[in-house]
Amino acid sequence: MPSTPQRNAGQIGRATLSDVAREADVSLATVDRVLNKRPGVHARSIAQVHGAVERLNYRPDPAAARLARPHPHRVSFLLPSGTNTFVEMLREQIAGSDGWMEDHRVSAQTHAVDVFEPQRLARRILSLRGQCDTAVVMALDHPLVQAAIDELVAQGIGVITLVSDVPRSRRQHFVGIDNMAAGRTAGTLVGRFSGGVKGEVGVIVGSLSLRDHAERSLGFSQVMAAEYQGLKVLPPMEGKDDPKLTQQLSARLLAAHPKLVALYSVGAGNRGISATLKASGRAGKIVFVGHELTPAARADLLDGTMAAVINQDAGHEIRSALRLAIARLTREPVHADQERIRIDIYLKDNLP
Amino acid sequence: MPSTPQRNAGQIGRATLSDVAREADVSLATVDRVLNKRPGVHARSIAQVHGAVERLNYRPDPAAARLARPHPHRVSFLLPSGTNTFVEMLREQIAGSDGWMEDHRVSAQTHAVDVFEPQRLARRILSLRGQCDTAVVMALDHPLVQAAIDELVAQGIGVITLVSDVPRSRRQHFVGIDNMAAGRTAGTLVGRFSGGVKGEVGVIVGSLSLRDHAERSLGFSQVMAAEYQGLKVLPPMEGKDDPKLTQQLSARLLAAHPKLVALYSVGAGNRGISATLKASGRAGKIVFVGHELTPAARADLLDGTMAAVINQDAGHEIRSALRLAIARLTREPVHADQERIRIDIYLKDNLP
DNA sequence: ATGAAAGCGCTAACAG
DNA sequence: CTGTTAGCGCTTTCAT
Repeated sequence: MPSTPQRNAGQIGRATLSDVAREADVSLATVDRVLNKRPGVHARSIAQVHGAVERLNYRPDPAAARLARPHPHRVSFLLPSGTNTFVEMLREQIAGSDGWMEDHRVSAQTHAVDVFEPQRLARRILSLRGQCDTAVVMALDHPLVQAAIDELVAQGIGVITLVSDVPRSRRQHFVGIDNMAAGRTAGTLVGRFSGGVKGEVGVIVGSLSLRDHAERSLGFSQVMAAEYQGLKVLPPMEGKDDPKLTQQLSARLLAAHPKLVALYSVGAGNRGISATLKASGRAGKIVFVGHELTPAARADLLDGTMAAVINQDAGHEIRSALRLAIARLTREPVHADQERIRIDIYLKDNLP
Repeated sequence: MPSTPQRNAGQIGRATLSDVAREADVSLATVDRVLNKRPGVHARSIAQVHGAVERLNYRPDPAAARLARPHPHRVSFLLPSGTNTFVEMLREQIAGSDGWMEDHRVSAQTHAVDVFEPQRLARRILSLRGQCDTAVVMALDHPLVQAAIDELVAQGIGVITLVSDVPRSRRQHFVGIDNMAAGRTAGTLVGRFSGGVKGEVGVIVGSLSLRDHAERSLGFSQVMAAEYQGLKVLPPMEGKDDPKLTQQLSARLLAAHPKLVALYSVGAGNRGISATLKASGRAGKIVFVGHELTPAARADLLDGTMAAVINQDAGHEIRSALRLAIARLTREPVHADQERIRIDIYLKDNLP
């Protein structure tokens, strides 16, 4: 029988680092080295520590760790440049979390990048080496980008993809929604809201080369084909997430398809579509479903121009990314349930 | 100009309690007394401390506070006894939060009460005096209950109402959804999903004397009356949240109304309705909308028996109640955005 | 390769 | 009414 632990023989309170040190018969510092995977510890000591941790059921105390750490965790956000309202909302949420971040010893920096250019994006990602402990990236899924992410991870930097995933990379986590499922949700909404009428359904994406847009569009088409045969989905048009362009495209769509029953906007630039619908006098008659609860979308929901909005909660995403970032460095367990980003459906009646 | 602060003249780092003590020219202990509103401090000192806090922009460090506190915050949950699946989910979430609670020095206890008996409930609430720092109560809105809550608050115990509010009481917070809005949401869902057909809509509540059920029912009727005149809402039937009873009621409903287009279940006991619908062969033909994403509801959504489920996230509610409970004792600011419970809409496609 | 010791910012006895 | 002091559990120099 090893040395008698003075505490926690039977879970009186919670085992502390000192308990572990005593049980493992090494010093506090050594335990710390093992737990934080720092080099220069004898294999024997490592084993002893792990044994003790196991036996005492040790769990680090995040508050104590946070208090003792002199330097903050640096997390860098890489967000698309441009005027996308949803990205703007993400920015606001980051800014709004500063109090929380201060409390948790994390400091954030936000960088804007042109996401549509893989080379530039990859270079920007690589430039984060040594600049931060965790990188949170809203990225385009491209081999160059994937390689850059993997390189960062190899350097010991945590990488979290946000909103749009790079699934084959070695990123630590993806924070965002299942876009296939989101597209299917749009499909069911459009199908049921159209009430058995026969006709055509328009789809406007930002760009089919964006993974999330392609996935949503696919999920949507699947449901429509399988469950709403009376509705014919027209080939998607690319609006580049630009209100000007989406306005033109939707105007053309309405002109060409007088029997248009519904319109699914996969990406951004919904203001353009909304304008067209209102101008044509068919707002509220055509079932218009889109993504992201921006102030404009909220207004469109309230006046009946939009039938439903599918949303991912920007605040939740930012908080989740932040929690995951520090969880890695403090080896805290993550509560998967809390980190799952929901596919929110908003009607005019359940707006937050 | 008062004594020169050695730090934080210009926000170098963050002001600490010692900074405040120095600036206010009192001791650490006095600052603590003031901030924690403990008695026995001269008015002058109080003013000095408040001034210093203001000037230095002091914010307490929750991690340090949590670390220093020897006793855990005791929070008591008062939940309805019985076999309601949603309440069961709340229980599980409480149990599942134990790690988090340990990390934050809070200990929880859960008590079961017969919520339908105001006297008993009020007595149970009062019995919490001195037993805990915060009480989280899923209560019935009744004068006796309200008085009991107010009494607890007067004793310095924080009270949080959960799921069902007691709005005229002095409770610190309500954690739950806007049930009127939830009812309206159900209305829009039923209205649009019915696709312009004319007919009758059944409503089954648990009990109209439950505030949340009454509110949902009201919101539902409002929307139906205002926006879907082709659909006639039948008078609500009381199913006591009991599957046996709801099964009987719904069977009677189907028999009496062959033209029944939709069914809105306001409370619990949806399994009974589902069984009736399946037995009658009209599952999927009648638009069935209900509340709370239980395992049974999830299955009904997937097989098409239910068209939509309106949910309040049990995990979110428990975490929120817990955060609010400790926020009061550590005077941390609450991030209203994060604590707002959403009215979730689930279709078969966006299940978590 | 390992240990001793000094805090992080706050709370709570315990003395005045 | 007010101040002094000893920790909470961990991280991190600095010695050894």
